[in-house]
Amino acid sequence: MDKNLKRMATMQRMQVTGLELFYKNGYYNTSVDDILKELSLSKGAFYYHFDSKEDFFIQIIENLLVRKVYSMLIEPIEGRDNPLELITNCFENALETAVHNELDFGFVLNNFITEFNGRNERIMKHLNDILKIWEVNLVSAIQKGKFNGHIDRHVDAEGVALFLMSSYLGIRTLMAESSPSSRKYRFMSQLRQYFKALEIKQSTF
Amino acid sequence: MDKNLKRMATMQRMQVTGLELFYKNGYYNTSVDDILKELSLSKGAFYYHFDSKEDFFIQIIENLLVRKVYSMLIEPIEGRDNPLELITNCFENALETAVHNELDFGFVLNNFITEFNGRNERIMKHLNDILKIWEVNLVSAIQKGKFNGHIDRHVDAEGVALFLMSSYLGIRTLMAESSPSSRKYRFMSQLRQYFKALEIKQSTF
DNA sequence: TTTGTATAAGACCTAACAGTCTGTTTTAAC
DNA sequence: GTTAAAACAGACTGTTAGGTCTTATACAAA
Repeated sequence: MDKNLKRMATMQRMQVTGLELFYKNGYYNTSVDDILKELSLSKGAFYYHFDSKEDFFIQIIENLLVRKVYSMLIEPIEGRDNPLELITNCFENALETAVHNELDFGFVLNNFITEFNGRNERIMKHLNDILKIWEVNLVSAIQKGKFNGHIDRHVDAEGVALFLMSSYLGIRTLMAESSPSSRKYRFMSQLRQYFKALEIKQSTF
Repeated sequence: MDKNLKRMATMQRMQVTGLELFYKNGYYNTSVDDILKELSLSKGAFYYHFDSKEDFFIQIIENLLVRKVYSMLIEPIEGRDNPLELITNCFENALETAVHNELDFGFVLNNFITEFNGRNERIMKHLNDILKIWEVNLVSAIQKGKFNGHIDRHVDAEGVALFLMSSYLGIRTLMAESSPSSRKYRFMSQLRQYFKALEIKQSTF
């Protein structure tokens, strides 16, 4: 068991810095040696623990990405309160970490999806699973809001979820490009505008 | 002059298939040889016309990308009509070409920005220029709409432009991933919802 | 202390890629 | 038809990358 612990620890170390570098330079633009150099480890160590670079990456998705997306983008919107408020706060927080150049896993997702789309089906399958989970949870949050009287009942929950995911992925691309802080602010204002159109009123369809 | 024409023609051929492959497989994942093989041309031909792969790519941006973005995303929103309608139609058309798997240059932009962000400043500069042009034109269209009474005067034009760009880049990522047609439909519905919140009324702020 | 296994080191292999260089063909001018 | 420059062919180089293989060390059990 002690052995197993040590094994897990080094694998974890590799995965964490692996994700960092993959995020910073892209998957195809990051070599296994780059990661090993960062950790002062050797090829032998790497291929002792992992079958291939691709396998390594998939384990990163399963062990790090999935959980982080859960804690940053899914758990915060679970609850009985007004989902529009929950989502607003959730995005606010996620984008705030993004402003400070920390790993924001919504963006990591966007990066990787763009990189692997149409190029690596196996990896895309795993990334799509994460997106799907996010989507499902957004939809159910919105439906809950319709049921609880926070959201107009004519609203298309799937549509709203899609729109939210779209705008989030997009703003992260644009925030990475320049003036993240002011863009975050502007984005959040517009998100609130959009949410107004979803609140209960007669004219909404 | 005749010579110059032939020169331009082969350069054009190279650029067109270059863009296609760069779009499909990514820049770093497409070799110069891949492009040449597609055209049955040789290294000699390539490096006779271009200084380097990077140079080649920048010429593609300037000659193909910029113009296409103009014709697809900018010119359609120039005019005296209601900008919200113009933008709706513009997005509708752009996303429709996207559904049919043609090159949609808004998405190309998103792909490349993601690929080069923080990795190649020189190329990013050129891509950012295109984004900036798009943004500026969106902003001025919206301001025109405020002036002409189509849009509430309290609306933040820069914010709306940013939100539109975000959502567009994002939906293109998601459309590339799966069920583009239905996603396009859902997205456009929500866009119209959002636009409702921007139309003239007292409660809007 | 010995022994066996888990963990790691690093030399090595092969493929791919950006870019160079020398030589050949095509083309236009005279 | 000769000539010179433009346009292209393709072998070659230096480097980098993913992955393999043999060997060395750490460490627990006996």
